[in-house]
Amino acid sequence: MVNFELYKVFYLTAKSGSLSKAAKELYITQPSVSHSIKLLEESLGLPLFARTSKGVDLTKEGAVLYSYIEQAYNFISLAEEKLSELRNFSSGEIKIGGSDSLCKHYLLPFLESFHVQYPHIQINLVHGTTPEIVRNLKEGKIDIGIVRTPIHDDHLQVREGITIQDCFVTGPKYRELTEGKVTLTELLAYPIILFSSNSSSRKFVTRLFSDNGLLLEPEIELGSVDLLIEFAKIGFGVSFVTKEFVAKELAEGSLYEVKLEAAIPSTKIGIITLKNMPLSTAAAAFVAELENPGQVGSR
Amino acid sequence: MVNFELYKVFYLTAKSGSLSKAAKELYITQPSVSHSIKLLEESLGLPLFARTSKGVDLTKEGAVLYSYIEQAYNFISLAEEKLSELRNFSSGEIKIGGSDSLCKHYLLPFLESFHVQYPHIQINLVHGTTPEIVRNLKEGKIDIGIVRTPIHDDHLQVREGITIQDCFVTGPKYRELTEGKVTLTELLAYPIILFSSNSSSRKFVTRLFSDNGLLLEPEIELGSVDLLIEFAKIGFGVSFVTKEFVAKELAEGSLYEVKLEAAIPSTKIGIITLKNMPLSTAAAAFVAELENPGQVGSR
DNA sequence: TACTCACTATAGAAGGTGTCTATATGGTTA
DNA sequence: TAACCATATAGACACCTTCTATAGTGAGTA
Repeated sequence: MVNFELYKVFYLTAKSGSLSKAAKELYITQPSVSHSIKLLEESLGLPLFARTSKGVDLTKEGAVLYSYIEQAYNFISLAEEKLSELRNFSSGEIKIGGSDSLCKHYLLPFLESFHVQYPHIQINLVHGTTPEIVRNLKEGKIDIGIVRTPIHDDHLQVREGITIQDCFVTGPKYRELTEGKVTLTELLAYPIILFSSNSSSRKFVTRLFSDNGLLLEPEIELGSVDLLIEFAKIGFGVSFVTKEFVAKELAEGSLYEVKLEAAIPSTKIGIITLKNMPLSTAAAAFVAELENPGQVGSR
Repeated sequence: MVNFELYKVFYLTAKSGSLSKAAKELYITQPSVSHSIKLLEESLGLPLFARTSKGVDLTKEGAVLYSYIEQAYNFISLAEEKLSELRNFSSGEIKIGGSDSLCKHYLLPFLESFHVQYPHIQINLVHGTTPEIVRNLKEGKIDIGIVRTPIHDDHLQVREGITIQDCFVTGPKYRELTEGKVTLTELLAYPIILFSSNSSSRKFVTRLFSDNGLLLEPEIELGSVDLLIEFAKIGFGVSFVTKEFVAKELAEGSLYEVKLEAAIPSTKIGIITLKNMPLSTAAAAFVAELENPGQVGSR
C-alpha cells in the first residue's frame, strides 16, 4: 500500500493542474513535488500525469485515481475540521452522571454557566445511585460522575470538589429541637424524614447512627431533596439534608438546623472519571470548571 | 494539514485495537506505531486512544476521527484496486479512431484477437477522415488513431505499421486491361470508381494523376471499400483500392489487378498518438500489438 | 528566428524523520 | 508473586524528503 502522503501531493497537483502550484500549497518546492509524483507513479506502476509546458494533465488512469482520491481527501479534510470543532468547543457532548440529590443542587449552576460559555456543547445528564454512576462510567455511558466521597475504585480517578456538610433540619413545628444541643438518641424520638434507602446520603446517616449503637428508621422516605425540604418545612418531622443545599431556607428562617452533640463528619463531592480513558476536550473543560469554579475557560 | 501517512497508521490501529497488531500489518515495529500515533495526537491536539493493558481504545474524539478516516481509507483502497485492474487489463477502455477503409480491413483482425486476449477491455471504435482522427486525438476523444502515412504533426507521435500497396482492380468485364501494362492516360478511358473525395486514399490517387499532368475524375464515387470492390467485380469500372484488402478477391479471380507502367508508391499504416499524453496501459498494449503482431501479450 | 517566459526534470547535498533495538513500565492472570 | 502481554521511552542510525542549482522543453511573441 502506497504512502498516503503521496496522495495528498497527487490530489493537490491534479486539482491545480500544476506541480508548481501544488508545491506552493504544500509550502515545499516544485522539485520535491515532482519527485513525489514520480515516486507515486513508480509505486502504482502507471503514469498519472502528462507533462506539458503549461503544467500537467491527468492521464486516463490518473483521472480514475483522482476520482477516488478526491473523495478520500475530502473525508480527511472533514475529519480535521470536525476535530478542530471539538477542540474549539464549537461542537461536542458531555455525559454526566449525577448521584441523587447532587444533580440539582450542586451540578445545576455549573451546567448553566458552562452552557452559557460553550453553547454548542451538548450536555447529557443522567442521574442514579453511586453504584449506577460507576457502572455507567465503566460502560462508557457517561464521561463524568458526580458522587459523594469517599469512594474507592482502582479504575476510577477521583477528584475532590467542594466540601459539603450534612445536617438535620426541621420546620417551625419542632423548633424546640433547635434551641440547644441534641443527642442522636433524643433525635430518634422525632419523626425522621430520609432520602430513599439506596442513596449514599441515606447510607451515610444510617451508618452514623449504627456506629453509635442506634437504629435509624425513617418515618417518611422520599425520593427528592426538594421533598425532604418541603416535608420538614411544613412540620412532618426532621429531614437529613446537605446544609449547603438548604442555605436559602436556613437564611430565610423557613428551616432550622438541629444542632447535634456529635458532629456529623463533613464529606466532599467526588468528581469521578475512568482512570485510563482520556477525557474529551469538552469533558475536561467541564471537570476543570468543577475543580476550580470560575477560574477556567476564557477563550 | 496532518501527514496523511499517519492516518493509515491510525486507521489500522483503531481497526485492530492494538498498536502491536497494526505494527504487524504495516511490517514495522510497535514502538514505531506508538510514535506515529503520538505524533498524530500531537498534531491534532487531541488524545485519540486510551491505552490499556490489552491494547488501545478509541476516545470520543478518536471515534469521531475514525468514522471519517475509515471512509477515506476505503476510497484509497478502492483506488488502488481499480488501478491494479487497469494495470492487469482486467478493466479499461481504448478508444480508437480508424481512418476510412482502414477500420474494417486492417483494424478488425487486431480488434478481434485483442478482445479475445483481454476480454475486459472495452474497445471503442470511431471512424472518420484523417483530419477528424487527428482532431479527436487532440481533444482526447480517442487514444489511438490509424491513418495512412505520411502524416506530419509536431504534436503527434507516429509509429509505422504494415506497408500497404494501392492498385487499380477491375472485374472480368474489363479483363483486357489486366493483360499488359497500362499507362495512366489509357486508364482514364475507363470508368473509374473512387472512394469519397475527403478520404486520404482519394487524395493520394488524385495527386498521383495530377503529378503526371492528368485530371482524375471518377465515374462513380463510393463511401465504403466493400462497395468499391463490389462495383468493380460486377463490371462498373476500375476501382482504386488497397491490394492487401482485396487479396481474397484477387486470389479467387473475381477481381484482377491492373498493371500500370508507372508504379504506385507504397505507403505505410500510421499508428498515431499524442506526443505528450502517455498511453493508458491498455492502449499501450494495443499499440504494441499493432507494431509487432502476435509477438506481445502473454499474461 | 531568436528571445523570453513558465513550467517540469534532474543532480547532488543536507537535514530531518521514521524506524530500529533495547529496555522500562504497567496491568492481568494463574 | 511471577509470567505474560500490552504500551512507552530512549538513543542511534539510515533512509527519504526536501532543498538549491541548473538543465530541458514547449508556447507565445517581437
